[in-house]
Amino acid sequence: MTRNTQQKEAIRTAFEQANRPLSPDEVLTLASKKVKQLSIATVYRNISTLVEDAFLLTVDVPGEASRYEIAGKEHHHHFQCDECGKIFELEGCLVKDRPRLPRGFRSTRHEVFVYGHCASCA
Amino acid sequence: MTRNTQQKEAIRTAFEQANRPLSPDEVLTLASKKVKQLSIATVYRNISTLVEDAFLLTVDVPGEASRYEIAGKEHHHHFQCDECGKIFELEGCLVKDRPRLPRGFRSTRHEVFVYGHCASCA
DNA sequence: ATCGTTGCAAACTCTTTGCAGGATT
DNA sequence: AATCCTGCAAAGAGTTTGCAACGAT
Repeated sequence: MTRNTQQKEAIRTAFEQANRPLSPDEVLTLASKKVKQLSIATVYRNISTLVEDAFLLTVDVPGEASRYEIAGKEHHHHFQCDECGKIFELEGCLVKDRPRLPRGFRSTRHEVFVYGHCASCA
Repeated sequence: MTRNTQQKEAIRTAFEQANRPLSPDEVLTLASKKVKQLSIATVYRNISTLVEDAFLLTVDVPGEASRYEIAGKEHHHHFQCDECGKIFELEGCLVKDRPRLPRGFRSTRHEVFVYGHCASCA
């Protein structure tokens, strides 16, 4: 039986209000405003639970800590700001229809990361 | 003054023969065949040097250890096999001409990762 | 012989886990 | 009251660094 703790509530709210993929560290910072003694271990544990519950989805990022975003969205890709490091969701798919692969290779999915400057860091 | 040690030679050769991006761990395995007491610390140190020397380029991979590939190639993307985890280089660019970004965002570059099965694991 | 490089082990960082106390139902 | 969850601290995994010995020049 899963319980509704202040910590879990604060973590879920952080994702709903941020509207972008968050790292565990970002979650700690944001959710600590509501539950000030929140520990990083609790953040990790709750993120795992929320992924299992399919409330969150893992976003693996090149060379960085994984981010997590609210699940259920359409196929999309991500943008990382070179300045602030924040990750944002992009709408739509950026890949050409038919990726050319070496013979014998079969593709099942793809990920695209766009880098540059976000609106706040422009 | 940089010296030509057996270790560095074995590491450089590993990249030349592998013909795909390698992780430090893969480098250790491959280069150990020639210099059997090779240590992982030496692999990391030599990779850093080779990146500084612009012989290697870092390939940041989503959710995995960075790989390194021989520098100087044309713009391309990467493929990771879901079975064996190896990373391969793909030719050409897979992204549509004009990525649609939120207002105020400016993009400078992109990375694409294709996943599936390689020829050996098909 | 000099001094850059190596291997080992310790240090770090990020993430996970054990445990006893605390909070939710 | 029962037991799930939390905070703390220790344990892991991957990468980096200090240091004395080694080896390329």
